[in-house]
Amino acid sequence: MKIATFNVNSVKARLDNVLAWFKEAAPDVVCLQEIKCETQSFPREAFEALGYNCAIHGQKTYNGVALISKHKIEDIREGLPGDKSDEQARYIEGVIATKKGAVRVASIYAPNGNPPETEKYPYKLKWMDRLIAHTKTLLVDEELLVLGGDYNIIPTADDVYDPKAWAGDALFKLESRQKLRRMLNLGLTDAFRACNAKPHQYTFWDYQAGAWQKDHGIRIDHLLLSPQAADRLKTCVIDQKVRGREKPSDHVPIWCELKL
DNA sequence: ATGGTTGGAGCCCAA
Repeated sequence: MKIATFNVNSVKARLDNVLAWFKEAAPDVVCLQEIKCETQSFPREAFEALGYNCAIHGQKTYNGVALISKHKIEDIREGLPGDKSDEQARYIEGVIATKKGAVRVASIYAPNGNPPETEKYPYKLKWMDRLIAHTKTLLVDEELLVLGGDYNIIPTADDVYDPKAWAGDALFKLESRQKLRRMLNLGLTDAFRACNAKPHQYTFWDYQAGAWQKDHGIRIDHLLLSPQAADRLKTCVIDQKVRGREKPSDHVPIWCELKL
């Protein structure tokens, strides 16, 4: 089973680009982030025409996540538990049911947190605490679990082109990296790092200042696997070529293959 | 190089 995560930076502005990638990559399941539309205006028919089912958690203007799957999506839950006053659409999970077995998959769009001296940074850290708490409850069930998404956290200095330039950024500050380490310390596996030792492999390049051309990237899109899923992990690949196409997202897809 | 670009809204915000 091929499971991907892709921050598309507006599904409507990116539709042709995203559909072209779906056709060539033929993923079983895709976690989308930053769809930037309300649930009812998601271009569901375009994905259904390719044989996919859609579970969508959107909002006006910002954020928005979705699960797109060739297989049936069951037990869909929208929104991250732990704060009923939080109206930002950043989390959806569901169980992908197949004849060979089931996988619970979440699409995660963690807060950016910049500028760090504003209320955005504590919101990021508290949101990660809620994700950690929710992940603990999921792990109790010992399912095949894939937490895919834009975590907006650079794990280590090997995952950024210039660690010094990013030292004060919310994506690389110590407290942020500690939150991701706490996720991993629950027993999750970073699928990309489990399969690829080579440093400086990125999933995001800014639109500004020729970042793509200079390979000034960061690795912030991750597939985190429960022990049961990690035992089935065959490979994990970043589709970097997508960033060089017409009207690209500033993120590229990353996918893993699990043997079911 | 304290710059630069993109998308969605609506005469700036978030990334």
